[in-house]
Amino acid sequence: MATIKDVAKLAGVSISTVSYALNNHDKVSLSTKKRILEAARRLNYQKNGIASDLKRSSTRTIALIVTDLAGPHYAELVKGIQEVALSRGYDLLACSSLGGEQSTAVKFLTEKRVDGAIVLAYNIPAATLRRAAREAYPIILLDREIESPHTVSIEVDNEAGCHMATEHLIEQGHRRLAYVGGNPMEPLNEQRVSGFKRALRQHGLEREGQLHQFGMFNRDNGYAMTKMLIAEGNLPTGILYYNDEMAIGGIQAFREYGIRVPGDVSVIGFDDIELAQYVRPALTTVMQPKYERGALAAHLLFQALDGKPLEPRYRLPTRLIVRDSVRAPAGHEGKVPLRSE
Amino acid sequence: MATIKDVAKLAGVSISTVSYALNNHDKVSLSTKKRILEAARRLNYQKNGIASDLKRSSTRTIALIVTDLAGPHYAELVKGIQEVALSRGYDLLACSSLGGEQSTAVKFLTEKRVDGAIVLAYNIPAATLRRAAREAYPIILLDREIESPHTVSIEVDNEAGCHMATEHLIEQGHRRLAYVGGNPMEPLNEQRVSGFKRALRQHGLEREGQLHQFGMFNRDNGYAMTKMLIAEGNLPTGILYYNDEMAIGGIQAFREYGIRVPGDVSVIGFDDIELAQYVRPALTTVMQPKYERGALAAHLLFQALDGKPLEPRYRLPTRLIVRDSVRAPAGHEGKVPLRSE
DNA sequence: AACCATAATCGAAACGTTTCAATTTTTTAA
DNA sequence: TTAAAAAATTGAAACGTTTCGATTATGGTT
Repeated sequence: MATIKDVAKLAGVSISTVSYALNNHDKVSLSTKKRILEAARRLNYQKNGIASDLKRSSTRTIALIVTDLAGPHYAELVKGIQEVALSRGYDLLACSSLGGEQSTAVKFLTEKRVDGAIVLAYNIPAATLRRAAREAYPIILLDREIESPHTVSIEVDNEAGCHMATEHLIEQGHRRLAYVGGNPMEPLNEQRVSGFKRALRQHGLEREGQLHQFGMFNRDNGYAMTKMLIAEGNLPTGILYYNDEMAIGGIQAFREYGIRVPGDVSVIGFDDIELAQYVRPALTTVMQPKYERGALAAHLLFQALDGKPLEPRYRLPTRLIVRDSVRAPAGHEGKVPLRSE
Repeated sequence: MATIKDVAKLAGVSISTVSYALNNHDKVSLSTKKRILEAARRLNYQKNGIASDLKRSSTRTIALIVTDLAGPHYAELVKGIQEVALSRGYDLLACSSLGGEQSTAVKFLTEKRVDGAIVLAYNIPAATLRRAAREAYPIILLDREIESPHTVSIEVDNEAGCHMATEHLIEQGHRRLAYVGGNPMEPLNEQRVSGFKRALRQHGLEREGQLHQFGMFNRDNGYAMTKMLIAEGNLPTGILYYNDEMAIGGIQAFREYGIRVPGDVSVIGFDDIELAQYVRPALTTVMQPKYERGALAAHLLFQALDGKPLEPRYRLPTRLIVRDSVRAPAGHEGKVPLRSE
């Protein structure tokens, strides 16, 4: 591969002049610039970006780190990040943390291959993130919080979202409620449970609420846990799932048992993924502001890169999206007035 | 940030020894290695990956280039690529060609920031790809073909897929058929049309086939074009759409006009995206082997990197997935024997 | 004690750029 | 003409690694 040296030789000029010419510094005369460009073209010269980055000690690139590139990655979120990055003239790379400490993500986090990162992955240890985050290397964390001066967290108001969803069920007349989630140690899960519980408490329904927390947060586990719920008998009339994926898995399980949603049991999800509106019945769910989340993340990253001081924590509101998976339980037609205690 | 130099100084040892120690060459004695590791830990040393890549002149990284990171990104395809890359100890990066010649994608393609690339993007000019592809920098193209010695194309058998889909409609008794696609100049579109036309020809139905090709290949345009089709009157009974997205847009349009699918008109898509099975009616479609495509792409990329000679072109088979969006037209109940001419 | 083989360490060049400061060339002004 | 100013060009250092070949230290054999 031709290097800048070869171009210099062919154009009969020094290396530095070639560099200036290629980078459009106006120091170099028009005639030599033309000569250099022609030489570069003839040699099919392409600059080595790595060498360039090394010298400049900046990559003008940020990374979006996700657990799995093949996973669901909220198109709207990416769009928000993408647009902000583009407008700042930065490049955006996506990579995954699959593989743990050997993963591409960790490599990029620690080896200064990018100028900053937005992280949406739970499987990267806090210690790794703390070690990677530096003054000149800010990290924006989505749905996650760690103790570190160079890190900013953006969270959605999970507690309030689940509280709102639960109240919606109660308002429709549901009294026997359940929350179905995954591993109870996950902070996100905890927050969601807590919103659920607070609503129950406020309406004097603690004793009627069931909590089912176990395993992963995906469709398969939603399906499996719902089957267990059915097998146990004593089915609640309203269920709040940790997220849409689990809810969709749950609906599938109900269908297989001939239990009608929302006729026999009402279901609410969380996230408002694209599928939620296509699934039958269309899923009532708690919406996260996806685009805004991405845009905010990217915006904050650049603020940090500019050396501006930031809050350590931002919280975004949620909204209830009412579709067709919730209905008043049998014998409870019509809205029931809320009664706080 | 601490560099290898600082570590060397603290450990009281030369730079080269530090490098050897950190890279686990067995040249260095256990005691000094321990001393060096301890010094590195104390300084919170992290190697500069860019400098390392520059010296090694290899990145052990490949890129997946897509038109839009926020676009639909066939999870299964990515999974195939990811698994093969991981098994070879390579890193995988995803970036987009949004922004044309200034895009991250083009930068990565031309500036040797990765060792090779898999490209699933139509908006990168063939000239750019040809210029970027070199002996030591292979490029695998998905759904696209260009004339170049260092480039390999993987295509799905679009022609056969559409032929099969069209025959399925004919077999069910449909006689008045239409193809709805986008910009007729796109090679993919051409291939699909051609399969459609061949089936019509074989069954003596050329004259009953309509072709509607215009605009983009997304849901919105599927919706818009279907509305035009309806407005024109003379509705066909069976429609083959360029892809699932357009078909889903089309079904939406039919619904708004009270035209039943598949009662009044049958619809087939192409791709078998995840949504296809969730949409109502569930979409009959032509499936592409997604995971296999990704795995093959990555596999071929590594073959090329190993210097093995490759076919310039691979073609993958498709399969018809029968769901609920096709039914025999009114007055044509029961299967109609195919009759070739 | 002298020698040799092996192990451990080191110095320096290289990777391909960018950019500062110095030098050379050209232009302008007197 | 010549001096000064401006414009164009250049050499060299630097970015932070890796790695070759050379050097020094360590043991093992006679």
